[in-house]
Formats: sequence, C-alpha cells, structure tokens
Amino acid sequence: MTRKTAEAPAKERLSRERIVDNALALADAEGLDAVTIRRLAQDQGVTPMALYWHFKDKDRLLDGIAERLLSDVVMPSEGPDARPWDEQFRDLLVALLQVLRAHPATAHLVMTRIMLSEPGLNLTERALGLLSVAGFSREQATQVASHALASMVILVTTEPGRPEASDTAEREQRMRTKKASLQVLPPEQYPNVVASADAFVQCSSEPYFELGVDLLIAGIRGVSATL
Amino acid sequence: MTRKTAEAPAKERLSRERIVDNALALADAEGLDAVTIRRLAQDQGVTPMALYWHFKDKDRLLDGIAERLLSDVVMPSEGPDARPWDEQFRDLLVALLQVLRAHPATAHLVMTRIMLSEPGLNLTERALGLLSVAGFSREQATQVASHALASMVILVTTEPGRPEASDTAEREQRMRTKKASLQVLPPEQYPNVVASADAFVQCSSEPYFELGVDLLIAGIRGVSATL
DNA sequence: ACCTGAACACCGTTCAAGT
DNA sequence: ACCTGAACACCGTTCAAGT
Repeated sequence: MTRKTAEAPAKERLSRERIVDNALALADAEGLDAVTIRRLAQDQGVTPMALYWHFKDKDRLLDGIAERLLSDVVMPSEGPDARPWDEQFRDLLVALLQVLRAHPATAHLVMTRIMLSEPGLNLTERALGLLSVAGFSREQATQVASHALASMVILVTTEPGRPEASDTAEREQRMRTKKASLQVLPPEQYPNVVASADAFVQCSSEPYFELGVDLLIAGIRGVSATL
Repeated sequence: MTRKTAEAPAKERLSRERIVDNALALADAEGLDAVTIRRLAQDQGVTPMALYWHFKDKDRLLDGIAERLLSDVVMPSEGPDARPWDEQFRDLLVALLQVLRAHPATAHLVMTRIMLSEPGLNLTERALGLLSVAGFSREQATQVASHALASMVILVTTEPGRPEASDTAEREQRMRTKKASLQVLPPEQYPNVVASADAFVQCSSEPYFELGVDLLIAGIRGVSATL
C-alpha cells in the first residue's frame, strides 16, 4: 500500500503511443487529475518539455486518449444485416459502452472528440445510417446520435458507487457517510429519497447498464414511431 | 471590446452569497475555467485568502454554485395533480432544463451535487414519487431519476454550436473550420457524416431540446410498459 | 468575526539551446 | 529529429498574524 505508483525505468524512447499508454494507465489508476504533463514526464524519466515535441499541448494529448478509447471499440461486423435497426443500434451502443466501462475516468473525453478520429467517425457513420433507416431526418438523426453517445458516457460516469480512483477503504467510508446523510433526512418530507438511500450509493452494474441502454433504445423507438 | 471585465469597485462586504453571485456571473461570461479563487478575490478587491473564511475550499464554492442553480428551478406547484405521471415528470424536467440552459458553463456541476441541497432533494423526491407511480422498483426509480437529471445536463452541455464562452467572431470561425473538416471527408466512406456536417455544427435550440426531452420521456414510458 | 502577508507545492507553456 | 534548462505566469492552499 505504498503511495507511489510503481514505475518501470522506461528505457525505451518516447513516442505518442507510449505517452498515451501511460496517460491512460495513470488515469485508470489515479484519476484524470493525476494526468499531468509533469507527472507523465517524471514517470518516463524525462523532462516535461520532452512531451511537447510529441504533442502540441495538453489538449492534444487528451485527444490522443479519446482516440485510443474509440479505437478500442470492437464494432459489430460490417455488411448487410437483416435484423431491425434498433437491435443493430443497440449492438453499437453496447460495443461503445464496453470500452467506456473499462475507463470511467476518461470516458467523458470522447464526448467532444468523436469526430476527430477515424474510429469515432466510423461509429458515427454507422449510427447515422441506422437512424435514417428508422425514419429520422438528418438533423434529428444527428442529434439523436450525439445524445446516444453522450448517454453512454454519463451512464458510466454517474454509476452509483463508482470508485473515484481512490482506494477501496475510504471509498466505502464515503459511501456510508453519504448513505447516512440521506437516511437522516425527515422521512415525512423525503420519504422516497430516504427509502432510496441505498440505491443512490451503490447498485449492481449489469442491471444498471442494461436499464440505461433499454431506456435509450425505447426512447428512440418511441419517438421514431411518431414520425 | 476591452479584454478586462468591467468590475464594480465592490464596496460592500464579502459573503457566501456575493461570492457565489460573482462566481456564477463569471462562469456565464468567461467559462468555468475563469472561475478561480484568485480571480474572484481580485474582482472583489480582496485578498485570495479572504474567500477561505467563507468557503472551506474551492469545491465547497462549486457546491454553492450548484445549489444556487437548483434553487433557481421553479418547481411545478405541489398538491394533487390528476394528470398522468409522464406529463408531470416532463414538467419537472423542463423546469430543470430552463435553468440549466441559462447557465451552460456550470450545468454539469449539479450532476454530482443534487443530494447536497434542499432544492435538489425536493426535485429528486418529486421525481422518485412519479417514477414509483409509473411502476418502477426503488432501485430502478433511483437510477432512472439520476439518469434523467444527467440527461438534461448533457443536453445543455453538448448542444451543437453552443457558445463556449468565447466571443461570437472566433466561435463562428471554429464552427466553419469544424464543418469544413467534416465536409472534406471521403463521401463514399462517410456519406451520412458528410451530409450531417451542418447539423453537427449548429442547430435550432427549441426543436433540439424538445427532441431531447421527448426521447427521455418516451424511453421511460416504453420501459415502464414492460414492467 | 473577518481579512491580510508571506510562503509552499504545484500547474501548463515558451524560448533558446544542446546533441 | 528529439530532448534539456531556465524561466514565466499562473493555480489552490496553509499558517501565523493582524484588526
């Protein structure tokens, strides 16, 4: 339980790829706030300015992380698919959700960055195609696609009881504190909140994510039926 | 077009309220990144450390902003309401959406902070009540309520063409640049993306937000029908 | 009760220079 | 092409002290 992260001496040269690797690993382990130019440099045994040869600024590095996430999405295979559009759309969402769930601390980075990378463009192209089959106009399809992506992100980032890059001990403590603060509320004024104290503080992941996807798909289906 | 924000000499004393006022106004004008302990102090003609008497740290100040937003929500009046739960739920969402739209730069602050203030608790209590009428279990109602709140937030923060606290001139330039970068893509590979270039870069707000709310309500209604 | 002064340990980034 | 050194202009925050 030492506070320092174990760092390999990192003999090998720097590269965009290596830098993104480390940034992502660091974010996974300690949260995005720990991802700092200076910290990354230190972990690589290099001067902070060394990174600026590979990335114009920190924002481009974050772009790189987002691109990495998106390139990790394993898309449903191309080609004709006889199934209804909503089933295909769901597969797309789930594929995206898988990688976001693996990297909750960086998931939100993709929201503003999908159109900046090839894998993001591919994902978007597929989504737009399916939504136009569903009967949406260009404008609506675009908005629904954006919203669908964003929904997967917030599903991951707002999961009740999600470990916020802290160790398990103090995380459980925070959960208990929060739960207690809800249970202590006047039950005649907040009966539902008090009764939901548990659910606000933790949940079982699989049903949670399934509900989230169901909600979105049902919404799209519902709206498409009124077109 | 001077670069300095015009600051009243601010003769009056400091207070939590005044600080939050200024922080919110500053965020609205220049984005949340501009909201800095030091900057706020300077604008009030006071030393940075003066703020620490009123707020334990910056995070508590952000809590204060979130609470302010939530207290600005004008809730549909209490008391028995004969209308179906989904109409009532929609009113709740729209009420929240109104204030989030007025403060896009700070909207996301409420996502993790609803349960920390009385207005947030009231909003949540009402939402949970309606969802339990709709037939959801405690766990599901809690998750749906959280997701609904978060959806309103991302609707606001990811609106295409949303002004990111920059002046109109360079904002239009960025939009043109982004649009051009999409239109230049190979149309045989990304037909839908290219055709949607316009829609990714701007939209008319009212239909956009209505679609967003429709999507969510339709989703909840759809899922509730399968219970 | 309310605010100041000085200091600490951080940031991202520029610019000129080394190999 | 790839990296270093020194410096700049910022952060949030602590701690002791003033009124």
